[in-house]
Amino acid sequence: MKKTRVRFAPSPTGFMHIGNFRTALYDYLFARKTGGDFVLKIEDTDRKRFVEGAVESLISSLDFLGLNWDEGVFKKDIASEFENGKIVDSKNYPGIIEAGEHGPYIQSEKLEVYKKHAEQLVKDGHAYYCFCEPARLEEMRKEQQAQKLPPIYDQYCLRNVTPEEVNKKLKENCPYTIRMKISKDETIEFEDMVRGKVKFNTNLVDDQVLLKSDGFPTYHLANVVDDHDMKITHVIRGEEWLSSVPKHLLLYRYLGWEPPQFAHLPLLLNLDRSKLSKRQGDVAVEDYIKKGYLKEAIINFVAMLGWNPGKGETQEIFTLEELVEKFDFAHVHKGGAVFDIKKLDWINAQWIKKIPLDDLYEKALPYYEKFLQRLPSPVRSTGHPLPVTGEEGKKEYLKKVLTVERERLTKLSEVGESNIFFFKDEVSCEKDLLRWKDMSDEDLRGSLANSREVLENIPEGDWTRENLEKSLMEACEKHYKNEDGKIDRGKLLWPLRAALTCEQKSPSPFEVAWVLGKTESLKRIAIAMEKIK
RNA sequence: GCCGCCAUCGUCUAGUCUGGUCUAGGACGCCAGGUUCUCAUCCUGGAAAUCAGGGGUUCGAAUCCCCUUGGCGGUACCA
Repeated sequence: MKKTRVRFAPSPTGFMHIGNFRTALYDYLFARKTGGDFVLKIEDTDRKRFVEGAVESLISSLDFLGLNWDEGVFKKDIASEFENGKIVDSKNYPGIIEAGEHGPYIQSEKLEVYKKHAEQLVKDGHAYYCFCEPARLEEMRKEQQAQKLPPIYDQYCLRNVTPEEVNKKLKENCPYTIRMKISKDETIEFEDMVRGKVKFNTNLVDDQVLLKSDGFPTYHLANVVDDHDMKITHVIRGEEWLSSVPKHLLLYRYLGWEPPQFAHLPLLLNLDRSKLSKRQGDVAVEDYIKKGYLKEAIINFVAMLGWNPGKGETQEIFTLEELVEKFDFAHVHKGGAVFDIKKLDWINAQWIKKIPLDDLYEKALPYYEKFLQRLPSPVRSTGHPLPVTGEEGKKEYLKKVLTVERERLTKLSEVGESNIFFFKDEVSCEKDLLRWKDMSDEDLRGSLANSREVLENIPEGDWTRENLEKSLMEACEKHYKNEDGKIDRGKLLWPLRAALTCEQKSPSPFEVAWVLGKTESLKRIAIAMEKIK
């Protein structure tokens, strides 16, 4: 059996769209699943929509998300990984290289190839020169629409321009396009990997322009030529291409090539079921990364939009490796899928709890830095808003904060949102916040004194969450056991927690005290006790 | 308009090919309860789909066939 080869072929018109990314993901999953090759090529035949820097940005996004490709377009800095393959510098994009035996992998760098094939098609009678001007075409279409006919090129140049005239116009450098001559009265039928049998009648297929007057090919020509040149076996793309398949199939036939298999993926939709668009939220993968969604979560979520492992599988959280193992086209859905950010949030929260602390710390650090920069400075005697000194101390401290915060994070951008761990030389909060139910001031002071005593008796070296919880719980039992044997823990824990955080809601006093450390914790208790004099 | 694709809880979906075990299962979200010093986590439970509608076929249809409706895509010298 032939080795499978798939390709991801974005256009450099901006950032990576989430829908595009899903296509890339399925490409990757299918390639890895079948032990095939994954190729990245660039479709830059539309100079009007070209965006400077988009090629680099597309590559960075794919890279960041960890979908490794085997061949095609790369950033220069990884050239060394391809010692055994053919590598060339991109002609049109500095800093970009092309690695592999089937290049160029950038369409603007193989214009002559497309032109050659287009001219061959003309010679073989499958295409013809067209000198019609845009204005005439537009008028023609308007008229057809008025008569409720399908808007299709009327073959004016095929019927009315003689070969002699063609040659003459060509010599005079008249602008021209090359159009495909669609054979009529035919039913084109093919088997789509997700949709099954699909049929089209060629009478409704337009004589598509293959070569534009600026010398660039259209998508249809370039795509077919590339996929053949690059020996692509499976074309995986969005549903918007489904109705172009007959054109492509006919091209393969006219060129004498074997067509690949097709898989047309369902569209991603907005909440109102229209095609996913910018107006209703972010559509660039970058936006989600910036907001603090983990790549693991983005991959996990996007994979499940339009695909599922089937067979009553109830697992929801999958690693990339697991997805590779389970992926198949039989379970790709046919209907469009709404991009529901609530579910992404949940999946992200799951991943934040799941990945190793050190990994999470690396990813969260930029968000902490940003947060710390926003705090007023100098904040305290240590010179920064943490009750520790030095870079190591800071790292250790932030990791503790993260340990506590990760349980309640949806996105990394929320890190530090409650600033109880960072501030401020003086903790100042209302007396009433310290009060548990209807405790008297005296009891309140007693409670904090009890806590203080417990904390004072824990040596620095034993300052762990476990010890704190154990000692504090013992104190609860000792001081606040009612006649009926029930322990009113709130009497000890609430004032303590309030004293440490000055917040209505926060993590437990054990966790907070553990992060803050002995000195800072005792300091905050002392400040609170001042309040209830 | 024309061509094509699609259609199960609000959302993602299982089940459809190989009709019965589906008075339709899971997850998110929502609601209630539990754990609990607060919040979050976590656990338990609940509401939520006459399987778009109608007609067949069949002893039996979410599953097969036809029609209707709705949604979406395409209809460019854009991809």
